[in-house]
Amino acid sequence: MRKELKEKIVNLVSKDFKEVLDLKEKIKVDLPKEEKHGDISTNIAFLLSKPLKKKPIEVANKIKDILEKDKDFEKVEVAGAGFINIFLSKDFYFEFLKKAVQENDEYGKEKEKNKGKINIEFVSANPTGPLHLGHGRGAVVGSTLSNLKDYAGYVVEREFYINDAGRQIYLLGKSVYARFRQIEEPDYPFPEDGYKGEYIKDIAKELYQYEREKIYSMLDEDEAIEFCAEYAKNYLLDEIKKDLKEFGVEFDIWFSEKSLYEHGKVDEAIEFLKKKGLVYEKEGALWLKTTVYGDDKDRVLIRSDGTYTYFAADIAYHYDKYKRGYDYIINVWGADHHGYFPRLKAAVMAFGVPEEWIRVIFIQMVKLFRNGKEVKMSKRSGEFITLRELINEVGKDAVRYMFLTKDSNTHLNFDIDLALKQSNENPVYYVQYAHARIMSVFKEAKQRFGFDVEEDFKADVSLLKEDIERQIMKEIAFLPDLIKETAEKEQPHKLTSITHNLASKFHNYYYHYKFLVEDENLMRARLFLLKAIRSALRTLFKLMGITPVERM
RNA sequence: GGGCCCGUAGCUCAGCUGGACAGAGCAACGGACUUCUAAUCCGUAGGUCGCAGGUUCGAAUCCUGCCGGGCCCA
Repeated sequence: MRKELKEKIVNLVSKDFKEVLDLKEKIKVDLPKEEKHGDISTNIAFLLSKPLKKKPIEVANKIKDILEKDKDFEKVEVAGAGFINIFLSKDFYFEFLKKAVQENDEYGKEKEKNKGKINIEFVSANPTGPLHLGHGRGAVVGSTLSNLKDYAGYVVEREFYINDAGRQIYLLGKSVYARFRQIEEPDYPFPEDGYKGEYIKDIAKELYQYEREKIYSMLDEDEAIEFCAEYAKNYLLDEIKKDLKEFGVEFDIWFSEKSLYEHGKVDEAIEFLKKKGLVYEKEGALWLKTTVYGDDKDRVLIRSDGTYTYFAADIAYHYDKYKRGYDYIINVWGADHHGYFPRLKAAVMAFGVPEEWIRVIFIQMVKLFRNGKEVKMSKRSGEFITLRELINEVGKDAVRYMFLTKDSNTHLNFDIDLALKQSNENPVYYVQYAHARIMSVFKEAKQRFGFDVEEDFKADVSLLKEDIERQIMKEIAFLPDLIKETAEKEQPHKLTSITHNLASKFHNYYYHYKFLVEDENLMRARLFLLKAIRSALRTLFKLMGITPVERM
């Protein structure tokens, strides 16, 4: 909507000052923080002052006269060194309230999916253990970003890449097999670099219960290990899927690394690159010329012993994505993988797509603190807090919200004591309480007056004359705009402050004014506004994957 | 040695495609429940935006250098 307002302003001003047309790119329409600075403000006078060779404030006054004639602009003021502050009319806002009430938890969502088709890959945890907090953060950021893009009009496919091939899985099998054997032979050696977590023993016990004979009858130990690996992998993948579902995270595609080998996709991708003349042999290995596309050095695809590198599989994986025809793809990765990006980007560019086709959002580390001390997490040592444990203690909503409050680019210190003990202090309750309070008012309206808010009813919004009411209307009117901006900038963490802001305005309103008043027209108007607030909150909650609770 | 990220109030962090006195939550202090839920509201206090230069009418925001913390690669 800001875009529309900017167009309007530029058009009006250009009638007298055609110079604005050259400055269009730089002109901004902002939402000022302070109420007295108007509903919207623009820097247009600062920009025009140069070509017109006049002081910003002089230009601003001329523009004020122009804009004031329009009926959508109730009042125009010049402030500071040359800011132009515009107050919008109430009718202008009313349309948005109606829309909010109608659209409920999808207020402002783009119905036409014409922004293109994109793929967002996230979590992609190795199926060698339960999800930990780092995965949780990636899951929240990835799923919320997907929701945002979907809201903004993209067709979004959410994808999980399963690393079900290679050394890690073999090690998993070896670990489980050792635990299995230890049930009868406590001295059976456990692999030095094996997975030490308790869950490995659980899996071994299950195998012992159901598959004991089968495993013992295998003559070749490697065969038994492979069997254990396959079993453990499926077991853990199921756990991961369950955890994610409980965490409000769904995927459209579960892509198996192993399937790439099984269907010859790795060779296919290498063949494709070979035809482009980007592959060569050196020292018995096969290399890809990633340096052509900005990488530090060329990378090995097939080692001299004939085995594929992980990189080769990843290229095949992205070649597959490339062929699926996305407008662009986003990978959500742990920040420790950032060194890997240049080579993958180079490989992808070798397919013939522009650099912007692949984007990566790096999630910085989650550091866990307990009793004021950092808990070092290591999957191998088995010492870590799982995502499931945290969800069980704190609740899905609180965890999602907490992970979302921080920019994924910054390190996140997670104080486990605080999260577990003082869950009441969690900011998520603040926003949920706002929703619960609205529901409570609606219930009371029905009990006291038999007034069913859920049915359509007439309301005269012009009766809403309080300052806070105006602020809320404005907030609601600009919300879809704000959400879409957040989607474009790919900064899901901003949703929490947007939500907090709206909730804060509501709580303020609630405390200072009564909704169920004697004047029925005023009551209707206020309930209508409340219904619009509820829609706005629900819309935000849905994007963040948080439950709109009815009572607290 | 090279690269990426971070350095804003006591703590955890927003703000950073330059703009109006730098914001929030928690913690601290003082007030507000006979009312639609006080998990709320109102107020007070707290900051050389790591340091130093530069660009600009204007820099927490852009550029350069340095310092400190984390991660990756060699």
